[in-house]
Amino acid sequence: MHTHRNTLECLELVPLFASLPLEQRQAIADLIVQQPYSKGSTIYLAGDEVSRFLIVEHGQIKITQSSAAGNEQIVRVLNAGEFDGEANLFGQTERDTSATVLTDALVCQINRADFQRLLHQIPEVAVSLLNQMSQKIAQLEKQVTLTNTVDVKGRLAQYLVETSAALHQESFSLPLLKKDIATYLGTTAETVSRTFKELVHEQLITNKGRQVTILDADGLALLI
Amino acid sequence: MHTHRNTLECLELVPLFASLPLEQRQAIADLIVQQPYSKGSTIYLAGDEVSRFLIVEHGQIKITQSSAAGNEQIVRVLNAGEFDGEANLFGQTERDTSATVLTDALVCQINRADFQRLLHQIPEVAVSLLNQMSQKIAQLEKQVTLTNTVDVKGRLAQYLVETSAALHQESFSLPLLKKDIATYLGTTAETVSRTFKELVHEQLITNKGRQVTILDADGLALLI
DNA sequence: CGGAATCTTGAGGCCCGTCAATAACGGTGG
DNA sequence: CCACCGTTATTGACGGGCCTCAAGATTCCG
Repeated sequence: MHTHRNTLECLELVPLFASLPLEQRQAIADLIVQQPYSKGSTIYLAGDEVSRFLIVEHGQIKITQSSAAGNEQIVRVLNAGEFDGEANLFGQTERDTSATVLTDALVCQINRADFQRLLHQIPEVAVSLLNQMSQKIAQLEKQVTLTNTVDVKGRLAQYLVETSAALHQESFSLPLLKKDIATYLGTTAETVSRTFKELVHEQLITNKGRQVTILDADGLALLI
Repeated sequence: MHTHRNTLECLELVPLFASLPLEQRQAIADLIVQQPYSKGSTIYLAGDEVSRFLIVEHGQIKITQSSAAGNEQIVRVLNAGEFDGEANLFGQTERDTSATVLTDALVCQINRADFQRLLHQIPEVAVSLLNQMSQKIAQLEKQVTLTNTVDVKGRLAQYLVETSAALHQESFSLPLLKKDIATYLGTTAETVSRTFKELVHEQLITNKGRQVTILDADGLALLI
C-alpha cells in the first residue's frame, strides 16, 4: 500500500519532476517509497550495493567520501528537493560515497529498474535529469577551481555567502557543524575557528555560536 | 554538403553513440559538423555564447576555469571520444570555462536545437548521456576529495598512474606541460618540478624531459 | 641559430596542519 | 532545574609543506 498523497507531495517540490503533468507525476508516485531517517543515522556507506535513486523531501543529508588515509571529506550537502544516486542507475552499483543524515529527514526512493523504465517512457524526465546533472557538474567544477586557487579565508567567505543565498537571509544559523564545514572546505576545525575570528575582526560578519550575520557581502566577495 | 563517411567515423569511436544501431548513427551523422583545430588555438572562451555540444574525434583539449584573481585552473583534459558542452544544451548558454587545443585536433559539433530534438527522438541517446555524465560527476567528486585530503606528492602520483592507464603504457610522454600539470593538481610549476625529482629519487619513476616511465605502480599508489 | 617559453634550483617566509589543553555547548537523567 | 557527560569549539605553540621571488639551465620552434 502506498501513501499516495504523501509521495505526490514529494514529487511536487522536486525540480526534477515539477514540470511534468499531474497524470505522469501520479504514475511516478506509485513507484516511490518514502522513508524517514532520524538525525545521525546512515542511509548508506561507501561499498554498499545500493541501486536506488533518492530524493530529499525535507531535511539535510551530507554526502561524504573518504581518502585512503581515512580522512572524511564532505562532497556535498543535499537539501530539500535535491537528489542523489544517479550514478547507481547505470553501470555502477557500488557506492563510493556515504550518506549521513544531518537533521531528521524524509527521503523518497525509487529503485533502479523502475527508474530506468521511467527514463525510457517519459523522455521529459531524462531531459530534466540531464539538466540537473549538468548543473551539478558545473558546480563541482567550480568547487575544484575554488579549492585549488583560493585560500581558506576565501573559501569560508564563499561558503557563507552561498549559504546565506540558499537560505534567503543574511542572518542565519549554520546548517553544518563547524567541523563539518572544515571538511567541506578541505581544512581543519581549528583553522575554521581561527578564520571565523578573522572575519569577525574585519567586521565582515558577526558570529555567536552557530549564529552568523553577514555584515559586508561585498567585502567577503573580495576574498574569493 | 556533409562528408558523410567522416562524421560517421566520429560517432563510432564515441561511447556516447557507439551502442546505437547504424541507422540511427547515420541520422545523427547528418547533424554533425566536423572542424579541425590546430595546436594552441582556442575553441571558446569563458563568457562566450556557444550552444554547441562537442565531441573530440582525435587530439587533446584542455578545459580551464579562471578564479577572480586570474589564476588559471585546468578542470579536465578531453581525449578522443570525450565530450563537452552538455551544460550549454539546457538553460546555461554562456560558458564559464575556456577550451584550448593541446595537440592538433578534430572536433565534431552538434548544435543545441538538433541535439535537443535527438534527445527526445532517441531515448537511448539520453540514457547513454546520463550514464556518461554520472561518470563525470563521480570523477569530479573524487578529484575534490583528492585535492582536499592528499598532498602534492600523492596527487602527482595519482596523475601519473591515471595517465599511464589512459595511454595503456607504463612508459609514455606527458600529454601536458609540467606547468599545466601544476594547475591541474592545484600547485605550482616549481613544486611539480621538485616533486618529480623526489619520485625519481625514490625510484618510483624515471623522468627525462617529458618522458616518464613508471617503475613501481604499487609504490605510487601508496602515496595516494 | 637565436629568442621565447618552459623547466629547474635555491632561499626565505607564511599559511595551515598537528598536537595538546581548556572552554563552551547540548542533550540526558536524576 | 541543575548536575553531568560527551561532543564540539576555541586557543596557543610549533613545525612542515608549499608558495613566492629570483636567477640560471634547458627545451622548443621558427
